[in-house]
Amino acid sequence: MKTKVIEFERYMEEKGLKSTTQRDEIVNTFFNVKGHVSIEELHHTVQKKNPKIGYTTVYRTLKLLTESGLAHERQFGDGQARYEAVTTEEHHDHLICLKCGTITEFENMKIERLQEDVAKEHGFKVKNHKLELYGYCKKCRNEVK
Amino acid sequence: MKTKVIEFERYMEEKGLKSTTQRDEIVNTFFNVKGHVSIEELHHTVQKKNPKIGYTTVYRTLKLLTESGLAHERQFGDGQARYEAVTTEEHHDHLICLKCGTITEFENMKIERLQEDVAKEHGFKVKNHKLELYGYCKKCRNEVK
DNA sequence: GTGAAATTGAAAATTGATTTCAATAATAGT
DNA sequence: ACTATTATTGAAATCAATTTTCAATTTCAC
Ligand SMILES: [Mn+2]
Ligand SMILES: [Mn+2]
Ligand SMILES: [Zn+2]
Ligand SMILES: [Zn+2]
Repeated sequence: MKTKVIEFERYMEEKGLKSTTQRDEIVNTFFNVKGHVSIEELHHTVQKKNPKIGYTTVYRTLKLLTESGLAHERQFGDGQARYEAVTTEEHHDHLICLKCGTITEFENMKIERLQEDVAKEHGFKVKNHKLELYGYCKKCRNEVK
Repeated sequence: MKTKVIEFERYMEEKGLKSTTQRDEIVNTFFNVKGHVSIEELHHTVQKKNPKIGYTTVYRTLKLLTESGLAHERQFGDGQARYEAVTTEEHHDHLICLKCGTITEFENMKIERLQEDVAKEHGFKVKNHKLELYGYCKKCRNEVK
């Protein structure tokens, strides 16, 4: 997405950071890849375009994207961080298929409201939350016991 | 809890595993410690009773407890696994304080039901889920901006 | 008691994340 | 354009948590 790339350039500018071929290629690739991508996966994809780009630079660029608010880092149960482009301001939660790994997004305002109620009951101030449903997607549910 | 220890012994028996002093001490300590404990914390506690017990054995025993369904492994954002005794069959979710680390438990049937609704809408079969609210507890919320 | 089989724990290996550092590249000022 | 300053790169090193290895020890069925 072009506007996202421009927002990233603005963030770099404002932080006094330099523009480089590597960053451009990584950021462009990131915004053109759908879904929830690991560092390794993105590195692999980026290398098809430019085999000289190192893992570390992908790691650092994803960190910048996260700091700038243009990406979210997610931890689903598989041990490695995954990143997704922040498209709208809308929060969403996830359904994760234990068989094929497909990640589906959803929003449910009723749940969000009830979470706030729960927090209030405990005098707790919510900063962020994580709601993940693990199980089997439409495709896989028939193939598994 | 004595009944839990007996359930563990039954599981060991049924798996053809042997009973050892180390396992007994680790399991006993685990069921007498409240809350959500890391391997390192449990190891430290166990060592007060018996300094010869190694980290690895605590690790392996917690794994057995998890396999047997008597403990749950949890991942809150701090990078290390935490374990809690499964006391009732009741599921619960967590409030995690970002300042003092306190973990509070809650149950909310309305949320659970809505989760099922969401899953159904997507043809998804939920196996388990994770709902974590991160923020500041009653004690800490005033000390943080 | 004896012996096969399991357990222990220190050390080594693994994994994903993060840092280091010398070489390279970007850019502001001339 | 040239140069000096400063940031960036990426391979390798480090880190922290977890997991495996393996030789010595312990358990328990017979
Ligand atoms: Mn998402
Ligand atoms: Mn709990
Ligand atoms: Zn699936
Ligand atoms: Zn607190």
